Amino acid sequence: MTEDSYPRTRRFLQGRSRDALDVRERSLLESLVDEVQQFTSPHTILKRGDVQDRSTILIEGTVARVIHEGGKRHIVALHVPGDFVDLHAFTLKRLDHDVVSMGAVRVGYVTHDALTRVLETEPNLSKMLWYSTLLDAAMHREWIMKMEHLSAHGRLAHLMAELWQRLTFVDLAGESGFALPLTQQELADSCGTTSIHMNRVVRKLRETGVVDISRGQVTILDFDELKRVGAFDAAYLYGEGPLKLI
Amino acid sequence: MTEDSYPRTRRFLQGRSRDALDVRERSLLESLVDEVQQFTSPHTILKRGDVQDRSTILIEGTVARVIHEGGKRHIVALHVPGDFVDLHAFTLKRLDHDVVSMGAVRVGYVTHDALTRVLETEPNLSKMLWYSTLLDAAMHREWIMKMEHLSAHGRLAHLMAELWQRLTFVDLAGESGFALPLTQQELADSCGTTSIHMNRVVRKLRETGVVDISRGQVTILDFDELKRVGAFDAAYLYGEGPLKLI
DNA sequence: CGCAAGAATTAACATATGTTAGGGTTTGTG
DNA sequence: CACAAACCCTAACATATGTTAATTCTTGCG
Repeated sequence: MTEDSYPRTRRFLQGRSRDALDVRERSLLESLVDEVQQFTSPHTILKRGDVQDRSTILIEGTVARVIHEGGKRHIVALHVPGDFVDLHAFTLKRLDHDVVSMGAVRVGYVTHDALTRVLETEPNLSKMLWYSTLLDAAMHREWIMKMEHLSAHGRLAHLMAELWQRLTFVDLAGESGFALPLTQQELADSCGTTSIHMNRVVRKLRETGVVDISRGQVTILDFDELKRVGAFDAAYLYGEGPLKLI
Repeated sequence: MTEDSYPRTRRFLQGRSRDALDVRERSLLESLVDEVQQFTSPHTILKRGDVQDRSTILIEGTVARVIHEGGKRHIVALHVPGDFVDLHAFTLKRLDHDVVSMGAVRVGYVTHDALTRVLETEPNLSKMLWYSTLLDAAMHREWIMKMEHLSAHGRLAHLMAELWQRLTFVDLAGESGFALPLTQQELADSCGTTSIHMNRVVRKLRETGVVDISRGQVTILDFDELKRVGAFDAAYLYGEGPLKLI
């Protein structure tokens, strides 16, 4: 597959299941994207309660799924390119959370009518769409585990390890790190803590030579230690073959 | 629908989508259950890493999805009758967590071959199976939010409110409470805290007249207060029509 | 270049929760 | 009924994290 093949959907399930889709299905999926949109400033792409007639695939950038509660913002999932961010709304009808861009993003849209036709005529592609929502659920479970089990220190380490692995799947991780347009406040919202405490944690992980997070750039300093502190085991990400990072 | 109709699967999606399945589809689903099994003592029904050729629907009792990490047991989901507990394994192939019975349970099995045939010939039933896994994911997200946002006090209140609502969906809640075969240790494992602290929290919720949890029986004393303490809003459960408990 | 807004950082103090230790109570079973 | 094994409960102390309040550092923009 060249860099130009399937420019909007080629990262869908990339790194997860090499043979999930054949050429015809890949090409069909690509053709389903009937509009592409760009957002630069932080933007709420979808709002809780919205009833959509199309779903959104992330092409470029980072988006968060956000639940507002008690005047606070809680990030319950982060997405990387290739992820459908609201495929579940196809079946659930309305969203139970907001979808917010973190920095500049580019997204594509697939109508629910098109998805209905897929469900009626493309059992394998249907199964792979289902599969992608189950990967989200597996990540959700891991996040529950980490919230139950880990201190803020471990939660941040786990998050960095997960993002590095997921960006590696889709060929967007660098040699020793990756770009991440999240402020310390947003990292705090992703780890269920405050920005003040997140600042302590970021500093400590930097000082102890585990990972450096600054100015939107994450540098992995000691991946073994990062995995240990974050109790990270990539099995729940269902990567194909032997995982690079294990 | 009489009490005897579809004895193994009639609680599937009950309370969620009244018209999700027509009579033919209901009957087809019922016929897919090719074996029923009972467990009395606490039992690990499915193990992490298992590759199954069938999925499991809970007919009676309570089961937990468990992730073991750092020598501790973390409950990341609880299931009530009508729930498929490992439908995701049909597509993900292997389980990322254990499935454990809490007290006595009865489960039914549906082979993956049968599910593949459903996917090929029954688009609506397929969509409803998908839907049920998306309900799980929505609950996962709510759990992440509650772990990020709430104290142990609020987490327990939220859990009790959620279970009461879900058992109400499937007609298994009593007038003012429900049976729950979980020890304080297991409640602690569901809330990400210790049994010592869970004991403090259980006592406080009892003393303040919110909810009484003792000897496997939960009695709701003040549901408005329970919802407030647990920041509970049932929207994420996608119940049909106006929810009884709201 | 200079300003304003947001972001990062630090300090001091309050509190929820974890840890360790132990005693009491219930429940199932021979 | 007696016993063991869970389970429930409590206390004392240590620590991670929240809260409030400032100060400095970046960054974007006129």
